[in-house]
Amino acid sequence: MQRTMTMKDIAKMAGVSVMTVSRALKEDASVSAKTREEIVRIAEEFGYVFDSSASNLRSQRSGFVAVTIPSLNNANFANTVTALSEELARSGRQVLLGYTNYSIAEEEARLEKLMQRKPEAIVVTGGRHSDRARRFLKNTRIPVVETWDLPSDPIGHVVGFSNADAMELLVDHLLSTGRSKIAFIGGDADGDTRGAHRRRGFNAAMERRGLDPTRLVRSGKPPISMVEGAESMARLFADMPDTEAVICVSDLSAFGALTECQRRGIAVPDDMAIAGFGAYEIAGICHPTITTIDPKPQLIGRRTAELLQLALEEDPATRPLRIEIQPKLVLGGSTGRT
Amino acid sequence: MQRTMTMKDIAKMAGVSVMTVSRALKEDASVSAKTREEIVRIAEEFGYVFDSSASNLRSQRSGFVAVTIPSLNNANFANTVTALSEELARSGRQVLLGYTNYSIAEEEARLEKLMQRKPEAIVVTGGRHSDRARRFLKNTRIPVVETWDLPSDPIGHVVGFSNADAMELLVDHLLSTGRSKIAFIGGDADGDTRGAHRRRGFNAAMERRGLDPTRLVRSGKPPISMVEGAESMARLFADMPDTEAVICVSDLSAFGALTECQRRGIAVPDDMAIAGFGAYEIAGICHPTITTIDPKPQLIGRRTAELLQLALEEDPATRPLRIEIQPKLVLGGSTGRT
DNA sequence: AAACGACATGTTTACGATAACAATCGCCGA
DNA sequence: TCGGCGATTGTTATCGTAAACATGTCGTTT
Repeated sequence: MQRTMTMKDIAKMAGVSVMTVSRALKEDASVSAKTREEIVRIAEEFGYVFDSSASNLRSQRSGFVAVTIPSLNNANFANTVTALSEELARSGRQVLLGYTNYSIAEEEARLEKLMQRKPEAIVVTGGRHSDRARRFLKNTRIPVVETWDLPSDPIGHVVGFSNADAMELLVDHLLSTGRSKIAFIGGDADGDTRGAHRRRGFNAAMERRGLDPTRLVRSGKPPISMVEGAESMARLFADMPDTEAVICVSDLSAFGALTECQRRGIAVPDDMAIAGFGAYEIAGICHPTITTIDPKPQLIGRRTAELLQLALEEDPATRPLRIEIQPKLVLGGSTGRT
Repeated sequence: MQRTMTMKDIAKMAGVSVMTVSRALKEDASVSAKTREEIVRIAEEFGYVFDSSASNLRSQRSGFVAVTIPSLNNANFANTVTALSEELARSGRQVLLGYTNYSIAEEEARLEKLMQRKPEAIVVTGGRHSDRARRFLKNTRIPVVETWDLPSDPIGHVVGFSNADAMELLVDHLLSTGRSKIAFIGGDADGDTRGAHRRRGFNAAMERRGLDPTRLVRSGKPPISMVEGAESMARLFADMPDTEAVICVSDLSAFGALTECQRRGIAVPDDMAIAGFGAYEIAGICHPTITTIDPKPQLIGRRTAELLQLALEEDPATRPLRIEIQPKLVLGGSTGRT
């Protein structure tokens, strides 16, 4: 089989120069309708495939936006990426996705690989990075966006929310339903920085109200799973049986906790109130539904895309922006008033 | 600010030729330890970033494997991609991911974009494609793998399983528990080709046993959601109240159906048995657990990676392979014997 | 001591597209 | 009639790296 076809081959067949082919296929330059038609016809007939490496090299624009998320297997991050992709596609840009397994060391490795593809912007999840990763994110000339968090010392742009503050909403809500012996499950694990923020936020919120913030159940390594939620709930029953309510670091562990209650015949919300985080689909459909916080993942993706649109096209000199998303309390049956 | 640094700049600083820099950074060629050390030091100090576009163009190898999945927001596809990525990373290859929103038109558009990046192989989900997509998948010289299905007229390699056959396992299991009035929820929607295969498989399995295969509940557009499962279950109660068991096109709709039963006070499995598909985490944790089929998504990813390893490195002339995965019945409480 | 080969490095060219500039043609208004 | 302008097409140089081939410098072998 022969080598793959290039613009040169098309040019020869159409009896024009390579440049004319380039212009015709890009359909923005001035090429006569007849010439273009013929070129497009030949390209389609012979199955010509445009080569972006060459284009990227010459034009110094890759069309990529590099994105890292902790895990592919998480509906919320997936929603952020989906919304971001959709918006970026309008300007012909493509998301180049990498996942980090909740590890800043892996994040560093992914970022290094991604940056070699010369993306036009970089979007990372969270505000905690390895020193080396921070260094090359700082040094790069392209826009950097940290999402899903509000770092105190941001690298560039930020589109996120305060994981800690969101806990206030839940603590207040539980107090308003007359519960004060509140426990927290998860968020201590290495790598789950957003979970850790939530745990710290829980702590702070409890202390501020003069309540005991020490009802904490450790959990394993992220990703946070339903099974772990169930196990943590079991430990909670064993260690602190007088607990009235529990806040879980994620809806997934909250659901696990809920099922553990069901297995033990503990009534939710009457004997135990449960709250989660993330507004995953399951929180709204399980029985009872789970009170949770909606961090608006799609909105994060959309705002990030808007920010990039601004930084990449309209005003390249934009100074770092900080866009704060307001998470929303979503009431469910799992914390109903007793 | 100056333009970004290239190997040329490093070469000048180190007092060597560009080629030596190229070799040193690739750490496989013959470069003296001292020279390499110096080059690496300079590169690190000045924040040099390797440019893959240039490398790709010259070497005609992009290091990309293009992958399309119907949706990012699906744990099973995510697991396949994760396993695939992990394995491919060993040989320095990177997954370039696109999602199709369960639409073959969008698949065609994604594939066209992806192919412009000159991937070394293409992995698609499913065996149904637009005519044009089929054409350029056929014409390309790189390996093509169709996954998650067993197409009757494959384009190239196949790593999948029979969605239809998997239904036999469920129907047989339900019959063995003494239920014969079995309904099917979902799988008729446009775009959900795997779901459609399951529905057809259900039909065939029922007919083969002389049972009524017409207890079918339609569902909406994919992605299949929990909410739809609940709605479908409600319709089933309204239209065919004597149904004894229901097979859902996915665990997510099965769980939705389960919650609907719980809301109505219908006992599962005593008054209604429920089975799903996919072996999602929720099937194993909810109460009762849901009987399901495990299609082994990670295994699909791993086998695909192995196949590509073979086709890309060991034996480029491999003829099309067909690797069939055996899905496994996973018993749960939701179909317990009454 | 001549010949050889392994190792380290350099030179030249090519990858396939596009930016920048140049050229040609026809038509219009002064 | 002539200058000029817009529309269309062509020419040349270049993006940053790596393949292919060339060169030089040793130590070793016979």
